[in-house]
Amino acid sequence: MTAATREPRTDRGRRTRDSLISAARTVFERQGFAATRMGDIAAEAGVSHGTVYTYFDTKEDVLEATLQQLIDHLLESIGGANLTDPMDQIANANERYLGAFAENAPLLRVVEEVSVTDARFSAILDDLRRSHLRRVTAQIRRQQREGRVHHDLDPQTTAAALCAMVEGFSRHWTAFGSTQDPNGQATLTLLWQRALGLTPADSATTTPHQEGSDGIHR
Amino acid sequence: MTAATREPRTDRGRRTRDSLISAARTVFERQGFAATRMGDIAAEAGVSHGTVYTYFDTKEDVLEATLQQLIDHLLESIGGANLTDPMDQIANANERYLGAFAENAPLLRVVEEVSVTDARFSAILDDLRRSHLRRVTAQIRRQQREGRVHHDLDPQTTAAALCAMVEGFSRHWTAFGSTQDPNGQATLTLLWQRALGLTPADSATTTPHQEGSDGIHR
Amino acid sequence: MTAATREPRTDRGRRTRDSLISAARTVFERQGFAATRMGDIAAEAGVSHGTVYTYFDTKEDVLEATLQQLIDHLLESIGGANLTDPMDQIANANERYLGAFAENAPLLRVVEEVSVTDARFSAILDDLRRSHLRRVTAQIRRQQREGRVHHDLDPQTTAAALCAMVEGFSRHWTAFGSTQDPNGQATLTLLWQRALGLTPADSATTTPHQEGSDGIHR
Amino acid sequence: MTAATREPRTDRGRRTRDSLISAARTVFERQGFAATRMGDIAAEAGVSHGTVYTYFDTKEDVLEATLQQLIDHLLESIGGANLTDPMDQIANANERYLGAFAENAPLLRVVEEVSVTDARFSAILDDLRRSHLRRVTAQIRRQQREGRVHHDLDPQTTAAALCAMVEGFSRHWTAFGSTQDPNGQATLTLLWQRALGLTPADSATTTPHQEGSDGIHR
DNA sequence: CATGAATGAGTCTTCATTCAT
DNA sequence: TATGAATGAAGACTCATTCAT
Repeated sequence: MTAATREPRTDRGRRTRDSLISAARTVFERQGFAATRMGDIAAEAGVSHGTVYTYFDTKEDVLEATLQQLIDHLLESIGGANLTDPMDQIANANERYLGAFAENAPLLRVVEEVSVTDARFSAILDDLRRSHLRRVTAQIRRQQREGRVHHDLDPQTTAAALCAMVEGFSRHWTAFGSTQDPNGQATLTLLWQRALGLTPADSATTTPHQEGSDGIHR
Repeated sequence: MTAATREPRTDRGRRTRDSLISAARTVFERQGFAATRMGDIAAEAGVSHGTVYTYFDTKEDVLEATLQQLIDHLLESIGGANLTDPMDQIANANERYLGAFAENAPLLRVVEEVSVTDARFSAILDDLRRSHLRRVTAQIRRQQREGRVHHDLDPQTTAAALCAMVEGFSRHWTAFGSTQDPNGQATLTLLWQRALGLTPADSATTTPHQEGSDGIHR
Repeated sequence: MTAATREPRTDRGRRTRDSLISAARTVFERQGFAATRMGDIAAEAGVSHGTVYTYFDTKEDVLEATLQQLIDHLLESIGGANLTDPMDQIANANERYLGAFAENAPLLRVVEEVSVTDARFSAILDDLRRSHLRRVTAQIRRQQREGRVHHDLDPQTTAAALCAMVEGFSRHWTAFGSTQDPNGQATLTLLWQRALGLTPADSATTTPHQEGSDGIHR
Repeated sequence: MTAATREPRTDRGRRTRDSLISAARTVFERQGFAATRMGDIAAEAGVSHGTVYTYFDTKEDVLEATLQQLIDHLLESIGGANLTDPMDQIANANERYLGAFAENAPLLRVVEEVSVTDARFSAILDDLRRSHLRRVTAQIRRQQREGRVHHDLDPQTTAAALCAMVEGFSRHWTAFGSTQDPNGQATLTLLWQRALGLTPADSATTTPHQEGSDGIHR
């Protein structure tokens, strides 16, 4: 979109471009950005070396197009998340995030590889995080106003921390749990709720954590 | 562990090698790994091009030596953390971590840049995380046994999530807060404690979160 | 056998590759292997530096391709040699050998230069010699059976010595004779025949060397 | 001698220089010239890198000194050869040559490696061969005058061929025979004598090859 | 559009040689 | 003399990008 990309004019062209992006993702995830040669992408897509340049001006542009597609999917899968909703919606949101991030973590790592050197990509990642951060911050603020979240938490810092938790967990720690801890998502949700002191919507007027169902001392 | 590195045999050599590592850190943090040329490191250290190769075989080896030094410092600053101790020690531990990570985040990002392509570095980072994870997991388990942490939390998953929170926060979100949110550390500690349901040592027999002092509705 | 070489897919490519091999031979013969830079070959072929790497991975591979072509020609020019035939065929064989070797001696010297360090090339040269040795050994054995060659000569050792004589003569000594001794070939043939005690086919049943026509005391 | 070599002034110096030459020979024979680094020689001699330059100006000079030592030994072992003497002295000469060459072949190959590029060494080898050639030529001429060698052989060409036979045999073919054919020397001598038509000293007036003792048809 | 050959700037890396101690 | 650190010229090789067909 932003990238210097030549849009295909024929159907055959569109097909070629799509398979290039798909191939690029495969190769980037396998080899990282630096170790990927344009020829690798072409080979993976089954086209000639020079064909890549029919659609993309630089290797960075290929990555950007690939990333753009990822982001489209990402926003789509997360977009539905109704962050306005009460407590049990956190579970839903986290589930989506975890799924989406886990699925895309490999390519995102590649983008981070490049973003160390290339400001273009660090900006994209920043935007992504920032917009998410903004929404989570707003949600926390609202919940504080509704008296369902601790007031002594700075909304933005808290949002940053919780977002970091979910993103970071999906990136690294997932791999450590014995074959993808199936409780990962549930645990994250629990931690998120308890960290905020979040209470169910109907008990909004009650002090949080009064319930004995928190598993301590049974 | 010790990279393919030629140890200096004289004092002059040691000095040169040290200044190379120091220069390397500066340049790597400024330019990232891919964009750094061996000549840049040499220039920054004020030595000739070939001198770098007197002590290091490859650019990767330079990074590894630089990383090794970082890790030594890191373990040192964190090593003192007495994770066995009660609730208010979490604050201490987080403070250290946040400080240490924030300080080293730039170089660590560079290491992650490389680790996408180079298994040697992903292994080092994995080890680092794993050993930290192990300690935090053990701590949580102990606290659960002492009845001061929710029993429904899987220790390892929880540890992974909290570690991710601290690491991730120090890496990215820090940059977002206006000039390093001074409450960052305090907030992280609060979140950590509440997420676990952690109670003060002396109230171990009490159900956590009974106190009204958590800032909600006063 | 076929070196790590990328085969051209178009005619233009084939032409370029051929001219590279031809240029390589020229340059190798002029400068030797060590003193030849890839750029020299490219310049001689009138192409750019990197073009060499379109067809060859390393400088060694260029030499191997060049050598392969030499060997093909060599076997071709020698292939016709009917080593089964009687005495006067030795002359024919030697003539061919001498011609072929003299023509290719410069490049072969280069190959020997490299083969001191690179086992790949010493193997090729060994094979070449071995296969020649095998044929000459078989010929001598046959001639012994036919009673036309001294029986007290070990066939293999004898073959090795005579091959060495021809090869070595064509390599070094040629240069010593005033402008390529025109009698070189005739002399070699004489020596070869007399060393074996070889008799003409029709006098096979006669003891060799009975004829007074050998130029001694007339 | 001719080489730019700094003669040692102390005993310790002489010892160091000698061990350097000895080490150089070992390493050159193992790795060839191009693949040998000055450091390898130093390491093999157990001295420091820079020490080599106390005695030699360049790597070529090291080789030349090594070669000089070889030549001294070579001439010594061959020097005694009395080429003036009759037929059975050929055996003696060949024996010496074969022994001397076989023993020194590895280093000589290295010298040939360099001589492709470096005229200094090709001149040395040429001189070596030329002086040998001169003596053999003179011997053959004398023997022709004495009527003990075929008159139809050009002395110089013949000498070149026979020298090539001995040198080449000792270089390559030796390796092919099953563990150094013990008859190699005897066979070479036979071939040499018969090729020339050489007759025993006392039968100088007789036509050569009249004897039935040549193993053919018994 | 697709192809694949050609280009050449860019770097790493080597190592003979020099030099301060 | 010996040491080992420093130098820097030299060259192989890579690969993104261009271009003729």
